[in-house]
Amino acid sequence: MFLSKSCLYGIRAAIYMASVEGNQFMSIRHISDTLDISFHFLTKILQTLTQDGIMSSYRGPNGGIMLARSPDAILLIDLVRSIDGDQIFTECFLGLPNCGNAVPCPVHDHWATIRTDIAQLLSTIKLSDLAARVNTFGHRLSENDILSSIKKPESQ
Amino acid sequence: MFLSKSCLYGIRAAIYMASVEGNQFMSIRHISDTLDISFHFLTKILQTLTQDGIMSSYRGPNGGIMLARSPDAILLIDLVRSIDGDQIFTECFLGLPNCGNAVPCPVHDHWATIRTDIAQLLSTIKLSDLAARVNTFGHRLSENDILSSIKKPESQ
DNA sequence: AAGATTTAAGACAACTTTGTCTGCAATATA
DNA sequence: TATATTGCAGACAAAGTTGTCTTAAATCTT
Repeated sequence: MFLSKSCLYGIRAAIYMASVEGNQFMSIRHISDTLDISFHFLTKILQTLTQDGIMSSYRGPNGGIMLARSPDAILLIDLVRSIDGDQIFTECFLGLPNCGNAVPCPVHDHWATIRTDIAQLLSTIKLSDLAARVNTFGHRLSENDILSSIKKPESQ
Repeated sequence: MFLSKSCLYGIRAAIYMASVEGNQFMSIRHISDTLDISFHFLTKILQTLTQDGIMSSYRGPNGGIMLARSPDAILLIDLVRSIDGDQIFTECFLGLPNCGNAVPCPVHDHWATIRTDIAQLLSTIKLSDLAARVNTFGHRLSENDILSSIKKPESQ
């Protein structure tokens, strides 16, 4: 698995939040129910995103969590970096420490290219793009396919 | 981490074996000592490669393990597929089951491209290529840098 | 045949990630 | 001020991965 489950959950939650019209506080419970993700686990992940300024939260009734800025201004790589760090964009393919241009492992050059491509790709994908695809094409965000079953109850 | 530690260890061991002149049985103990990998753990990993016909083993004194075919005929992707399976080459970026062309997740198309690139790359790299680089450039295979310190004791 | 060497196999421990539970802090509403 | 609702925080459990240890099986040497 390229990304940790924490990261996957965080991304899915962010896409869902961006896919809902009007950026308002939304309860984590609602998100975890909708996407079928453990509530407390998701809470911790969203805390990380909040601490990194990608989301903002508010306690109390009608509180919840919301995107701290426009989905246009949130890149997929921002979410990945916040949750999984940027190790995957820097570390050696063979997991060797201190692998770099000076003393590279045998796969170094090859992998560096791919790694850059991945970072490049994730840097071009905006949260708004992903959300738009969800809304337009009914893409799936949960294992239970709740979203698309809601949007397309007659299909399948 | 893109590949599991098991896979990293297996690849490093394979490269080392290919880098040594003459394809003879080599004891796992020697490999684990040289590359600073847990002996028993490495044994299990190499068992997998043996079961998949990539290596062959022989018990008893002067026994050990060797590449089952020429390093020319072993691709990096063979090692990865044997140890980590091909999930990483097929699974959804968001970890959703049943994600495919029919009902893709929002990242599906983008990731499919990268995934193919990675598989393509790993399919072009032969074990012999990697071993040649180790021998020619003194690339590192262990965290302790044993190989390059042996090959280049005066540098550093 | 006996003993040494080596891989094979499985039990088990340590560690990391993932998931659950409980209580606390902040906030709105009545 | 009391109560309900919500995120915050930490302890803890479950599961998966990684690493260790012991015994068995195969094989060579003597």
